[in-house]
Amino acid sequence: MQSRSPASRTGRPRSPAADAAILAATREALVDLGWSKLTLGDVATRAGVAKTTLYRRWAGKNELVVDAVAELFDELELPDRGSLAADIEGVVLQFASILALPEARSGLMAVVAEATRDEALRERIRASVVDRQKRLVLEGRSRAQARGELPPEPDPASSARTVDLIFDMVAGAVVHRTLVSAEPADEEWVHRFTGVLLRGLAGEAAHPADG
Amino acid sequence: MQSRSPASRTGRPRSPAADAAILAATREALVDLGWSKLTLGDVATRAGVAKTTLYRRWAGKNELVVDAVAELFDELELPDRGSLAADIEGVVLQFASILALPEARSGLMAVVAEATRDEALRERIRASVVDRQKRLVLEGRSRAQARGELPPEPDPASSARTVDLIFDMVAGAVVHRTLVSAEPADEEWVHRFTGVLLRGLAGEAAHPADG
Amino acid sequence: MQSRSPASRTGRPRSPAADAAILAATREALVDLGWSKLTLGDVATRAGVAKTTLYRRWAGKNELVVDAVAELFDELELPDRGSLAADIEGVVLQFASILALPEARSGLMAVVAEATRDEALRERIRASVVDRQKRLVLEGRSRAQARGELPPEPDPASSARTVDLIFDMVAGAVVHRTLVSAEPADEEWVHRFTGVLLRGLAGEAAHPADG
Amino acid sequence: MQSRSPASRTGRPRSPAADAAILAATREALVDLGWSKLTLGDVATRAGVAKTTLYRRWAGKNELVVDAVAELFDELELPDRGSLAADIEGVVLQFASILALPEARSGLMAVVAEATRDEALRERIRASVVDRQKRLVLEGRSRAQARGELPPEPDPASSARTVDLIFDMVAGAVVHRTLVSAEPADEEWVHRFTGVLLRGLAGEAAHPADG
DNA sequence: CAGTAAACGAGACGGTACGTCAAGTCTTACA
DNA sequence: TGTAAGACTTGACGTACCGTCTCGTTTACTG
Repeated sequence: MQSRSPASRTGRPRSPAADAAILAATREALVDLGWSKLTLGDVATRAGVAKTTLYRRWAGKNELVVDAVAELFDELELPDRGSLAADIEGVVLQFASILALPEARSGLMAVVAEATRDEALRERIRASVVDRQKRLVLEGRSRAQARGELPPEPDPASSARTVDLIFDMVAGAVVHRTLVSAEPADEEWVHRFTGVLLRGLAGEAAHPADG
Repeated sequence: MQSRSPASRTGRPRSPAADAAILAATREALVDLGWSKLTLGDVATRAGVAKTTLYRRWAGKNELVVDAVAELFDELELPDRGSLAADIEGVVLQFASILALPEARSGLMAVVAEATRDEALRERIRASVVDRQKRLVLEGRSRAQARGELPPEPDPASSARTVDLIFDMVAGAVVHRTLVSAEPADEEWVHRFTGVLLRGLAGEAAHPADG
Repeated sequence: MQSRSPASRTGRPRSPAADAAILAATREALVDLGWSKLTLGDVATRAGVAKTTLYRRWAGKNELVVDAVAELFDELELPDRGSLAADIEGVVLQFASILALPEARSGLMAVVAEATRDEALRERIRASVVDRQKRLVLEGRSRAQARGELPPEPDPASSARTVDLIFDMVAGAVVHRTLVSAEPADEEWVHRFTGVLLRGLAGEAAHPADG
Repeated sequence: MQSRSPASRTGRPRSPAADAAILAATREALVDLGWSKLTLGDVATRAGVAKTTLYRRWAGKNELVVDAVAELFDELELPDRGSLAADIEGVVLQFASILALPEARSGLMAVVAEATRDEALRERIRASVVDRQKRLVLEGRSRAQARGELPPEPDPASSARTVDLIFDMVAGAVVHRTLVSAEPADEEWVHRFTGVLLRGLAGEAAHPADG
C-alpha cells in the first residue's frame, strides 16, 4: 500500500499497528457516514492516530478507501462444488455478499467515479481489487478443463479477451443489480444469471466471432 | 425537476432560460472539473446566475447532477436494423457512446455512489435514468416478437424479472467495461457481448428455472 | 482599517458590529493569552464570528493586533496643567498608563518586532499609533509658545527633527522602563524623567548643533 | 546557558561544538527568516544537528534566541575618548550599530514581547543583555568622576536610580529610533541625543527631585 | 580493553493552528 | 416575488511546526 526505500534504516520506524487501525477505522466510518461525509480527520480520531500519521501513509481519501475496501475482497475464494456452474454460482454469491456490505457499497462506486479522472487511482483499483480477483476466473476455468467441462484454450490472446469479457459481465451485473437496481443478488437471481452467462459462453466457444 | 404550487401567481416569474443554462453549465463543469471538484458556486457563475437561484431549484449537487446527466440519455432510441441481435447491438453501442462522454463518466458513478445512502436520490436516478430506458428493452422485445424471433410472453411477472436481468447485464457490463476496465466498448466488444447475452437468453427461454 | 471600492453597492453589506466585536475580542485574548498564544480562530470564537469573516477584513494576526492596540491610544490627550513641564508629565503618565495595560504590553512590542521585517506593517504602525500621537508634542509646544515658555520655531526642518527626537526619547524611555526594566513608570519616575528631558531640551535650543 | 548536575560524569559528553553551531545557525536564521518564521527544526538543520540535540540544551525558541542575541552585545566596550560626552557618544554608537544588525532587530524585540508574559524569560534577558551592559554606565561615570567631570556619588540608592534612568533613556531612545521610527541612529542623531541627555542630567544633579 | 551510559542522527508520533475553500443561508438593492 | 451580489456560519481541507518518542549508532569515561 505504500513503500519506502529499503535503504531507510534510520529513524523511528512506522507503527505497523497504525496501518491496520486506520483501515479498520476507515471501514467503520464508511458504514456510519458513507463516502461523502467521511473525513480524514474523523478516521484519524477513530483510529486513535493523528491526522499527520494518516497523511504520511496515504495521499488522500481516494487511496485510503481503495485500500480499506480492497481488503474486503481478499477473502474471496473459489469453492469446489463439483461443477463449473456450481463453482461460479458460489463465487458470484460471495462477490454479491461483499457488495452487500455497507462499507463496500459506499466506498467502491465512489472511488470508481473518482477514477474516471485519475489514471493512477484507476490503476490502483485495478491492481488492488480487480486483477487480484481475476485469478478466480482462471482457476475456475482450469478446474473445469480438468473436469472435461471445457476444452483447453487454443489461443492465449483470445483467452485473455474472454476472461476480460467474463469479468466485465459478472462484476458489472452484480454491481448494477446491487447498487443501481438496489435489489439483492440472492441465490435465485444468481442462479438465473449464471445460467444465462454459461449458456452464452458455451455458444461463444462454437461461434467465436460470428454474427 | 421541481414544482411550485400552482397558486403562486404573483411576483416575478422564474426565468425559464435559467434551468437550461444551469444544466448546461453543470455538464460543462463536469467535463472540466469532474464530480468532486465541481462546485455549485462555479456552476452558478458559468450559468450567469446567482447561487440563490440555483438553490431555489435544486436541493444540492446530487440532484442537480442527476438531472444534468439524465438529459444525455434522452436521445437513446432503438434503431430498426432488421434483426433482434442487430437492434440490440445498435442500442448498446449508443449506450456505450454516452458513457464515453466525460460529463457522463464523471457524474454518473458518483451519484450512484451517493445513492447507496440516499433512498430519495436512488429513486430519482431510477426514475430519470434507468426506468426511462427500460422502454428500449420492451420495445426491442415486442419488435422481435412481431418478427417471430421471440415467442409471446406467457407470464407478466417472469417477464418483468427477465427485463430486469437483461438491464442489469447490459448496463452493468458496459459500465464496467468502460469505467473500471477503462477499455472502449467498441463494435467488436459489443458484438461478442451481445452474442453471449442473446445465446444465453435463448437458452433461458427453454430452461427458465432449471437447476 | 480596510476599505472596499466605493462602487460596490450590491450584495449584503459587511456587518459594522463585527469590526468592533473582533477588535474587542482581540484585546481580550491579548490579556488572557498574550501575543504568541493568541490564535485567530480563538479571536473569531470570542467575537462570535466565523474565521472567514475575520480573514475577509484583516490580512493576518499582525494587522489585526495593530488595529486593536491602536484604538487604545486614541484616548490620549494633552491636559492643560498650566506649564509645559506639568503638561508633559501629564501626557507621559497617560502614555505609561496605557503601556501598563496587559493588552498593550503583549501586543505592541510583538508587532514592532514583526515590523522589523515588514515595511507595510511598519507603516501601518506609524500611521495608526505613532504619528497619530505626534500631535500631542506639536500641541504642547505651541501651547508653551503661547505661554511664552518657548521661543517660536525658526526653522521648520530642524523643528521636525526636534519633534522626532522628543518622541523617540519619550516613547523609548517609557517603553523600556515598562517592558524591559519591568518597573512602573509612576509619578516619581515620570517627574525625574521629564525634568531631565526638559532641561536637556532647553539647552538644546541654545546649542542646536554644537560639537 | 544550561547546566547539568555535576554528578553526571558518565556517558558521552555533550559536543561543545554543537552549542556554537546552534547559536550561529540561530543568528543566521534570524537574518534570513526573522523571528516569526524561524523554526527550531530549521535551526537544527542549519547547525547540522538533530532537533533532539537542540531541545536537550534549550527549552524553546525564546531561550535560544535570547542566548543567540546576547552574544552580540558582549563585544560592547567603553572607549576612552577623553571626555564624558565623547565616551558616551562612542558607546551609544556601538549600541546603535548592534541594533542595526538584522539578527538583533528581528530577535530582540520579539523576546522582549514574549517576556511581558514570562517572568523567567524577562529575568534571562535582564541577566544576559541588560545588566551585562550596565557596567558601561558605571564605568563611564567613575571615569568621569576621576576626570573631575562629575562629583562623587553621595547616596548609593539614588545612584542606582540614576543609573536605571540613564539606561532606560539611552536604550529606549536608540531602540525606538531604530526599530519604530526606522531611522538610522547615526552620528548626527547620537550627538544631538547625547547633548540633550547630558545637559539634562547635569541639571538633575542640581535639582535631584524638585519640579 | 570491554562495558556502560549518555549523546547523537533520523524520523515517526500526537497535537494545534494555520489559511483556504465550499456548502448552504441570509441580507441588501433592484427589477 | 425573483434575482444578482456578496457577506455570513460552519466545518473540512491539507500543511507546517511543535515538542516528544523511539530507534540504531557513536563516543567517551570506568572498572
